[in-house]
Amino acid sequence: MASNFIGRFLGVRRAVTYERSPMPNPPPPPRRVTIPDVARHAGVGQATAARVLGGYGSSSAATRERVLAAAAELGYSTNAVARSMISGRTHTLGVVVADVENAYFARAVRGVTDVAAKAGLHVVLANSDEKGETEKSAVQMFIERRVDGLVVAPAATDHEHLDKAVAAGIPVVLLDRALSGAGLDTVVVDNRGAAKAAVTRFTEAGHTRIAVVTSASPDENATQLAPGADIWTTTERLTGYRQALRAAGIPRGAELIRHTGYDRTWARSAVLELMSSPDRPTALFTTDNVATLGTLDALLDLDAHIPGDVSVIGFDDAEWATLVRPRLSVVSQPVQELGGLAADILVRRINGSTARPRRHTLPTAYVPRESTGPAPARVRPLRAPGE
Amino acid sequence: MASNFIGRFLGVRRAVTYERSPMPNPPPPPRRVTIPDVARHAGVGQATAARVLGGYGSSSAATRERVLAAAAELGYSTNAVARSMISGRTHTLGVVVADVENAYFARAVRGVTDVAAKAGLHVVLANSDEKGETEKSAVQMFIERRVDGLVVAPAATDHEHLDKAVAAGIPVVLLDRALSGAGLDTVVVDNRGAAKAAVTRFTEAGHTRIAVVTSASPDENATQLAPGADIWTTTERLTGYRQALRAAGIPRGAELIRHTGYDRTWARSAVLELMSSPDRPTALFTTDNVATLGTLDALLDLDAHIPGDVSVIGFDDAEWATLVRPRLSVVSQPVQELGGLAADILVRRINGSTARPRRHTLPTAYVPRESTGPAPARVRPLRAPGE
DNA sequence: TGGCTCGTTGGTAACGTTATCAAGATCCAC
DNA sequence: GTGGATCTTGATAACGTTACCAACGAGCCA
Repeated sequence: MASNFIGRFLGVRRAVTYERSPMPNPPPPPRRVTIPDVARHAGVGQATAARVLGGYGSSSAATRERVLAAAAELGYSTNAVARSMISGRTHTLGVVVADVENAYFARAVRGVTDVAAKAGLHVVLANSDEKGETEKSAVQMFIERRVDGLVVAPAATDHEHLDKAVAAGIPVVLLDRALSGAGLDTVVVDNRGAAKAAVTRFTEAGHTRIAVVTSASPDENATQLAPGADIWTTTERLTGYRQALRAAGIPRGAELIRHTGYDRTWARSAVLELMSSPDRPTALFTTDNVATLGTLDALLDLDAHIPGDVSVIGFDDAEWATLVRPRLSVVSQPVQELGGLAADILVRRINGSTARPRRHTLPTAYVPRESTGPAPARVRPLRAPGE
Repeated sequence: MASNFIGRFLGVRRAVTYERSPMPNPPPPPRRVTIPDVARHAGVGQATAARVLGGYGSSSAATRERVLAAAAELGYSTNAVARSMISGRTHTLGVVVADVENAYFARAVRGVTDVAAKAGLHVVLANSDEKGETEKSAVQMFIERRVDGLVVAPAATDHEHLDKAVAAGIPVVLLDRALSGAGLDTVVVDNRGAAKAAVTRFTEAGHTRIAVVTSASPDENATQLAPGADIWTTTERLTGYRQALRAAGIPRGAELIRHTGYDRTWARSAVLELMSSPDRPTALFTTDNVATLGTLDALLDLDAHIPGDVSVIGFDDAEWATLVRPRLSVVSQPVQELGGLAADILVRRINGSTARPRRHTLPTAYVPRESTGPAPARVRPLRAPGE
């Protein structure tokens, strides 16, 4: 029991699992050229060759040339693993996002890699699929691999695993989502303010039935609607939504919130259900990519007229937002910059910065396009989809 | 001169560059718990502790428990770098794509990571931005880091750098694009056949002015139109296009091909120019994501009626293809499977497979939607965009 | 010319694992 | 009760770098 727990804690069981390959015949690893080989071939001492090849210490021009020639002749290539072992630096950043396939995270990852590459760092990618357990095991792996820094868009609601990383001397930056009490550098946008501003456009246009469609952490047992989202970003955006309603004097009972799973079709179902009500909403605010996609699926299925029947504002500007008709009004956020800043903070910490961890909030912008309009005088019932 | 060249060849100059950090004060690396520490604390020999922690060899239950308890107490965590050094395996795959931000590559990367994760492999990501030089330096880095395998969507037209990887014992799989004479495993779709099939829809519908919009390798000097694309995929799709034209008896002189750069706005300009001609095309085939986006931008700007004025077929099904009106007809390809298969092949090779490298061709499917129709009887001139 | 500094050089000890091997303990069948 | 096989155990040698240090020669100033 105890040993089982401990074993898992240490990652030992997993190590066993993947350390032993299932196939019987590991191919003979080709003997690689090492520094001693080069040194011998160049007729110099090992340490001298190492200095030339490693680009440190001093060496005469003549020696340098001899060593480099020998290296080229033998086809020498640095072994970064050995170098990492002694230097303690792997020149690697670990990145954990929910899903690279999601355009939001793809852009963020791009931002991270760009800045990282400039600093000579590589990026290892892990997808958590919004599952806390997956994230934790990924972080544990990254610790074992001694990455120099970690960018995490947390799906887990606690931060024990991240604390472990910090304790191991690995700086951690939270991306897109904050984690209360974690004391970590965090790069986010003002989700609450942005959501409030967006929803306020609705209230100002006379809308009173305003719904929010949001993706949440998937729950294993959930079939259609996942339970309350603990993801900070979602919570913040919902808070902004509530603030906007309150400011407009819309009663608390009129809140219309749909938590859907991390799947476009779930959001579609939720909106279909939402719009079938006699006093259906006349305005829809979607808090993420996936929710926006599913929402538009549903509205198109319903032949809803936008913004005649419903106004729509999406969070995050997508590449297709100007391709749909009407063009989608959105809250745009500097996603790539978010990732870039995260990487930048890491680089600074790796280089020794001990500045107090803080939250960096990047600005968002409401981009009005054509999917928003005044509340309709009369709410037209929408026909159920053919299916 | 010579030493300069050699130095770069060996990656030594770069190593120097990023090995020395620009900041003055590297923070004191926290002393980490190692196997000898655990062994001492548990009162067993070092080798014994190593066996328990590493999950190999044999050990009694009592010993195991003692060691694991000591490890947990001390907060021991495996050093994967040291393990890699002696085992020669890093349990890492290197992936080079043009740009993760591109939905196509994002999906492919997802496919790779999923399969890799299942095999206990991590994925290091590099973007080439379609630049051969960037790709080469990334590959060189991956060799130095001793990745266990390499997935490359080649932008470079030669394969010297990839040969070097293979010579170093690193299996390489080409993704999305083939490279003639490289003798490498390759995972692609039947680009030629798919393009031919798509364009044939046009010819069968009576179209004779059929244009192709394609993204190409960016050229440093190019401002608007980049020169001939050497990317295999593009070439193949163009060949398919030509075959379809020939089969329909459309004269060779009627070919309408626009190579645009790797940027949505370039494709837009190209299409704007294309459509301003008096005998403008009545059908447009776009060979990739970016080209499709820019093409639709242009057509929307022109207020072109699809498919009344122009029919459109795009290569690769995008998440928004059913959101635009009319819904976009596309050639869909199993992108994630492409990546997954690439990773799968690597896993097999890492486990010792010495099967002859071959090309794996995955099927595509033409998905008819609403953006295609019969050739218009009369070609209506399109109004120039307001701007 | 003596003494001193500085650039260059090479031997050797890390780094933290896994691999090898010999020795002792245990167990079983005969 | 004994021979042989099997299980445990720990000392020690890898792996391929970089770090450290002592030794050597050249150059310079007094």
